[in-house]
Amino acid sequence: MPLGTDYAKQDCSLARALEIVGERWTMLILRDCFLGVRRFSDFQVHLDISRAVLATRLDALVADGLLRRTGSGHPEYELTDDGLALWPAMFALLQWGDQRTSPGAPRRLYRHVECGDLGVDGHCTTCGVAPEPSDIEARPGPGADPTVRDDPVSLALRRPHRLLEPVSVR
Amino acid sequence: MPLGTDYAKQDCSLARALEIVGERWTMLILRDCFLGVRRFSDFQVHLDISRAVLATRLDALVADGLLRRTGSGHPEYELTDDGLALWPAMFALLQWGDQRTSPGAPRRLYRHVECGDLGVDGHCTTCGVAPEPSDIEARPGPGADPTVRDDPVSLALRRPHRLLEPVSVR
DNA sequence: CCATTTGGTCTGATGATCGAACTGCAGCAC
DNA sequence: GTGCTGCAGTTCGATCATCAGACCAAATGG
Repeated sequence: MPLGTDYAKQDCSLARALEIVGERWTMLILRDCFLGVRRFSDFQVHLDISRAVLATRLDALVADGLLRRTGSGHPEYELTDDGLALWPAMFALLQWGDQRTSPGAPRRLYRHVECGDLGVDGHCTTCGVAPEPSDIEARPGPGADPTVRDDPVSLALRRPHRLLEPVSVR
Repeated sequence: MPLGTDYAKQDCSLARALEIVGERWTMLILRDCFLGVRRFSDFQVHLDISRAVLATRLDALVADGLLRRTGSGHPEYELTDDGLALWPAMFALLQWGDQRTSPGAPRRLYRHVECGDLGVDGHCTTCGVAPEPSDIEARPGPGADPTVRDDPVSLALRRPHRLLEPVSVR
């Protein structure tokens, strides 16, 4: 295992988790997957990441079973069940970042479809359940800054849409 | 900002969060803080981390307000409120790692003191609340492997104890 | 079939991490 | 106080990861 991913001598589940999702860019790639990004060039444009690193990370995520490569021609990358299971952790981190850097004005809002908004703990404030990603709609919040990015993927992601639903750029 | 921490052109709370806790070792240092580790050499022995990186990380965590340096002589590092607020995200990641790499046999068990065990969502399975770290007791679980580490900090941490309570090695 | 886009790989430069050696305090025994 | 034993870092050269940009082959569009 290369330098960025090896916590071999730790008997800890957090270390095991970080060996996969603890590398630079990996969490942001997975966030994009939840938001509906699926193709190599869309990740690349949206993340401003070097192609070499993106290719390495996607391969690693497929090898570790978090992503699945689909499509007959140009590949698409799609979350597996193991990848989807990361949602609670990702949402918790996201909320923490929001509260620290943009208190009171979240950059993105998450809503239990046909029901109510999600609270900081990922549960619906109306019905109380913690919805699956596929039952969550994302839309820009009051803290969003539309001037930061203007690539086509960012523009497409600013329209309210369900998580996991492929975003159409072309 | 150095290489490992710069996601400047992302208007996303996850990116903001990862600029702080997304660097190699940082999450493991914070995990140790929750478990009660407080001193430089204890982190170093427990994590097998280079002193240079440990010093850099601790400084960054203090500068970002997640840790506080206390003590008149040899410094101790202690979580601030901002650092404590990371607990739900850390617990969620930990659970994900446990389920993937050690299903059915968690490496560590967490218990709402005087009440019941914590479920995967961090809520007490008996009373239903999501306890503060200071009301949680950690102890080794069936998936723990005591042969992996035998440094004094690991030994001390194998005794059941409350989170945040300073672990006594000396 | 040809042109363009897509999905990569390769390369040299730069930055981060490593282990080991070194320094300068803190706390203790005397 | 003086000396001693750790503790908390800093410094160093070597190694490894990441970067931007050039290159290339396969897939798609016309």
